Amino acid sequence: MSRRFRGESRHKVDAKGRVSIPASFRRVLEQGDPNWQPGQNPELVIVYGDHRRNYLECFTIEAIEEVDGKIDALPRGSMQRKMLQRLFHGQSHPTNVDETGRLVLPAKLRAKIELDDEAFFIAAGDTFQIWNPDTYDTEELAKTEAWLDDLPDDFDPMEFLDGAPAGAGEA
Amino acid sequence: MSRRFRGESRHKVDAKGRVSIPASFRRVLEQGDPNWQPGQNPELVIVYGDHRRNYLECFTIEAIEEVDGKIDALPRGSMQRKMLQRLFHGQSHPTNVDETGRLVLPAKLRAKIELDDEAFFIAAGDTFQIWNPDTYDTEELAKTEAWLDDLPDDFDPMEFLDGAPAGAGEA
DNA sequence: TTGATATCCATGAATTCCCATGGCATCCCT
DNA sequence: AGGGATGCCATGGGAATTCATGGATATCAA
Repeated sequence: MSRRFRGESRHKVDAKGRVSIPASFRRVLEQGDPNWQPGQNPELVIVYGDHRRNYLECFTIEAIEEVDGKIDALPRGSMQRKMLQRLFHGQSHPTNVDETGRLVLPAKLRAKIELDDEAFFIAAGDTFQIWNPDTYDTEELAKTEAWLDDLPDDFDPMEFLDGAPAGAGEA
Repeated sequence: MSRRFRGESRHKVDAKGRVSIPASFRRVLEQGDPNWQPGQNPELVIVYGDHRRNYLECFTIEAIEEVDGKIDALPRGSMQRKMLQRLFHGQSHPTNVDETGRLVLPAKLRAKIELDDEAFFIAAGDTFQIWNPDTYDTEELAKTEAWLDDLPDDFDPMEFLDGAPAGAGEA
């Protein structure tokens, strides 16, 4: 089936840090957990990163294993490997979906991305992200709006698919 | 057979957001779903985009996979990739045709394009679009009519087929 | 023992499933 | 050519299930 997350939505975060995962995301987590079986709850890994990152990124087991594989391929002792290990092994939190389809975000993680009573979920390829809705709007959206302002009025992002030049604002 | 959508038509939207898909479009969706088999219901992805977009764009599985492939090819972290992911992974809704050949549009999507009791379907190459009939008439038709007005009276769009320059009205 | 993390049960709303009908074409038999 | 019979198409309604969410109680580690 679908090995890819799609969609976005907002969900309540209760006092204990519980949030419903969008139902369609659950299906993908199940598919992406090699040990999952009907009736069980899939596992996943939440990568929260360092202080610069203000959202949580959630990986299926398969996706994180792919990442691990790439890390293993890097030379031991290299800085790249060290950094990736810190991010994906250190600054991450393995967990699982609960009976009612919720994720429990420990206080530490909630504090990190300043999550209060609502969480914004958005798919991003083979992972999905969890944001504080306000942060997402002001930082992420605003940032790309500004970027888009440099492009022609009638520009359609779709054009990037065919390798349209980035115009301005490119790194 | 036909891998391309053709035609346009209007259909009722019921209280639950159900709309019949033009029968000919169903055939294309079936052909475009690698997992489809006779007697089953094809899957598809509805891309709704941000506030600027006032119609829904429906992709066959094949078409969306082609898009995904192009996104994967873009450098991680690039703005282009981020924008396309937001659009195609975030602002989209995976679903399938139901037993009776209908699509179920969640309230959220209906609200977004202000769909009430009727939907306008129009083919667009390897995707098709769903509009509020009024929006289509006033915004889309009017827009292209205006554009055509800038061209010589006797201009025949057919000329574009052979790469004719766009003449006036072009960005 | 207390703050935090797991279990278990509960409920309204949204969504899916299942069944039903009338309208049109088409096909076929006589 | 008449007249079903057949089958797909568009549409509707209600029941059954899933979702998102809340609360109460148990468990555990420090």
